[in-house]
Amino acid sequence: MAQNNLVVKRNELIEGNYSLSAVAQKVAAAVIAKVNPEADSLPTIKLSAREAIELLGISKQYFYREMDNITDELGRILIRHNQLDEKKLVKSNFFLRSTYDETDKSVTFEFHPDIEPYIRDFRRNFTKYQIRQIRNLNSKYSIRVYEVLRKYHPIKCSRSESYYEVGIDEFRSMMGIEEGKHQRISNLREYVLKRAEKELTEKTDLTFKFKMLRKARKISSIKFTIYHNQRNIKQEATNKDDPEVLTEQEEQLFSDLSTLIKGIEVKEVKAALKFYAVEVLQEAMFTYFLAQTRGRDIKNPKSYYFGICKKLNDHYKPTQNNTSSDADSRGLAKELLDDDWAKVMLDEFVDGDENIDV
DNA sequence: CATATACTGTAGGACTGAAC
DNA sequence: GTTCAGTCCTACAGTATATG
Repeated sequence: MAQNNLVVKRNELIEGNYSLSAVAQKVAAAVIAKVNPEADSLPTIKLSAREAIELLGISKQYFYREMDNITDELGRILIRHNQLDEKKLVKSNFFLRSTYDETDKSVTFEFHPDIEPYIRDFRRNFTKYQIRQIRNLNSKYSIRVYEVLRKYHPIKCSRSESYYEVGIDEFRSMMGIEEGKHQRISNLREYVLKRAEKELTEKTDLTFKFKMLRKARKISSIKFTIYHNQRNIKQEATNKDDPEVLTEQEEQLFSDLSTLIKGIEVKEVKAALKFYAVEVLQEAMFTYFLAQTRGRDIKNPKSYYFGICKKLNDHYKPTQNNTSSDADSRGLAKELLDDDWAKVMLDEFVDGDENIDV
């Protein structure tokens, strides 16, 4: 069995006989990125079709057709870990169960209880930032290369370049290259390394050069020189208005909103941010959540949510114009969290004020 | 002389848009 | 939401030639 590192984190994650396709890797990254590291219990992660399509950059048809295969693939991811006495090596499935819901076209993933101790580490490895970076990579090897090199040249690294040397066999294993594939160095170079070099340079915030080193005649290792890809980092800064490109804050907001409100779109979040402060959108989520937990039947989630935003916004304007902003904002927060106040807000909506446009 | 490199061909898989 | 037809891509392998 090939033991292939998916994340370069203490060899904890391995795969079964199969290496993951590019799309399956993106789905795994998206699912793990949605895990809240602060949560007490193991989360169940729901990925809607719309969300998957936007996050992963695939077509609707492809999602519907391939979701079955993708969940199969993800079901084969194994995690290798030591149990209590450190003497037993245990292999557990990463995902306990994945469910495709026909009615709302979403896939729900449940993690295996064994992996609970690692979930925060995974969350750190599969940041949302990475998802944006790997979204447009077509080759599964490019995604792996990005993950590996990112480890040796972190996003916030102040060095302009980093070095990483790896043995050929270890590299094959890290890439999830199965026995017998890409046996020729020429093929490995062309279809794994050069393709990754080209794709990362064109599409991500990381770029690299590589050199193959020999022992006698035989190529024994690869030396990478890794750089920040200034070209794409600069581009990102100027892409604020591009509906496809999100800042970290927008992405967080979108991610939180999608778990709460079915079918919310990136462009809607972008538009809302032009009208309302982030705090208003966040507090509206809280109010929405309260309403939901109290069993309110929300017929049109989006309108209801944006309705709350509008109300909140109007409610706050007078206080915002006051002088001491720090004390005010604390007051606002307290007021927002105050149960009685929320009740008032909710009562206002009970009579069906749901058709407010943004 | 073992192995790498360069170039070329190809089967079948991955993926898409358009039409149902 | 599915099917279909078509394109593009991946993962090789054959051959010739270069090189340590």
